[in-house]
Amino acid sequence: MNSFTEENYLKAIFKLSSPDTDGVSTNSIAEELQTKASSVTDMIKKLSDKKLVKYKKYQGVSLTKKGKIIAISIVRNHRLWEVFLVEKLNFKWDEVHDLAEDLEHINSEKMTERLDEFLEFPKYDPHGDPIPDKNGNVYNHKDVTLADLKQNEKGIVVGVKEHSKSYLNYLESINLVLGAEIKVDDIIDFDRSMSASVNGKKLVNVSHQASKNLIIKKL
Amino acid sequence: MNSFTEENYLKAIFKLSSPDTDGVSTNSIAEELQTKASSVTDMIKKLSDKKLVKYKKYQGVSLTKKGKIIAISIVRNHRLWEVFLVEKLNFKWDEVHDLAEDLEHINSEKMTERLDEFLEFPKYDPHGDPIPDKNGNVYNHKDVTLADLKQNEKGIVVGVKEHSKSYLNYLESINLVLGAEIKVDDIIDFDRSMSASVNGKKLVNVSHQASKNLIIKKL
DNA sequence: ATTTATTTTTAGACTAATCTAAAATTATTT
DNA sequence: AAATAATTTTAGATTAGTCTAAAAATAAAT
Ligand SMILES: [Mn+2]
Ligand SMILES: [Mn+2]
Ligand SMILES: [Mn+2]
Ligand SMILES: [Mn+2]
Repeated sequence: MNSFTEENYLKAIFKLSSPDTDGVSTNSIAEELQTKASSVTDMIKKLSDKKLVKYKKYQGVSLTKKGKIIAISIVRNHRLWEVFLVEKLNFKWDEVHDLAEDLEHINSEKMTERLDEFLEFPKYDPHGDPIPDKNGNVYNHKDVTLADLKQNEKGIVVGVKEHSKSYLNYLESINLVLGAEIKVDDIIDFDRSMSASVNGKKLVNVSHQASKNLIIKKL
Repeated sequence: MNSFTEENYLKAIFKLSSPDTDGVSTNSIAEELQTKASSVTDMIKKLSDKKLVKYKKYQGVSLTKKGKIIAISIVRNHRLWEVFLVEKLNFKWDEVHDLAEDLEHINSEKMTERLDEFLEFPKYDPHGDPIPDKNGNVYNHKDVTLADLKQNEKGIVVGVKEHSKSYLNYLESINLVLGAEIKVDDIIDFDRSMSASVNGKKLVNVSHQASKNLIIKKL
């Protein structure tokens, strides 16, 4: 079928695609996959031959229907495995991404559906990312971050936009985990940092860098 | 670390090694891995450079301590994942091998140990093969097969030597699954086929081809 | 509208793993 | 012990994926 490498390219293109812009740039894919633009061009040609992407020289790429289906099924796999690792094997949310990067490429529709069932059809992964259903429908969060809240506004933490271990560890240390209620007490004009209270109780200080990566559902 | 391919070679050499004979032949590895002898020679050299096998030209190979540890950990992984697929995801014993071939290469000691714990430290996989413990100790079954039983002797099915879907399916259809009690009623001299009863009840006919691949604990 | 900068593609080389065909070695027969 | 057969290794090619450096195309600045 498709190699791990091809699958990673499809996933990257999917991640970088957005409804408004039409083509994903070679450089952005190279950046995402930590590789060189020339390598990306080569692979794009290959995926284009396989009808998994639409490609016109110098004009960027986009996924075909076929390519998108594959990309989404990989994302589905990735997120289901992350749930498994956290819920069943007691991993922490900052430990599961790399393992899921490998597990996601084991392609078995049967295994995926059984896993989904075993996990009782979770809607979100440990980072709050939505798990595509078996028909490939994904329902993304509205993109409101803590940084968008104004003074005295409240919200619930529903996800993160940044998945690094250091960020996730930090969030956990100040109890800003999924489901936490946060209220903005004050915003410092100078650096846009916030002082906020979590679950009504404590007072924490959060940099703009941190607040803009925390996805919030407004209350 | 080591590539999937290297790991598969180590596993093959481990499987083909036996306490009595000292070197595994190039051809037998090629046969096991469905590849050509020349490819095997190339890979052996590479593994030798990495000190994972001992190799002298034309004299066959054997695993070093380092190589053996890796091979056993892959086998451990393989068999634990097979248990997971059968016990937790309700796969049948004939459906899990190929998936485990992929899952076994995801190397995370932490995941393996957590999985082992989650599965409540199983001793055997769905085919009766022993699961190496975390220190690499493997306790193999004594190699008695149904074909070794004489008339009127009884035994318990504890494993299979052949893992093909067709064989496993066939065994299941005549209730010769792990734990079944079998009694040899009659042996036909001509083709060494047997008529036998399973769990005291039924009467089945088993070819020599089938009986010699069924591992038995004598009663 | 040119010039300059940035992005993207091509050309050519490299590594891992594989193969076929030929050569070298070891094993088996006569 | 020589001849033949079987096994194993080498030589040389191939494919996937990657890289650097140079060329081509597009975008931005003057
Ligand atoms: Mn992830
Ligand atoms: Mn995630
Ligand atoms: Mn197996
Ligand atoms: Mn097994």
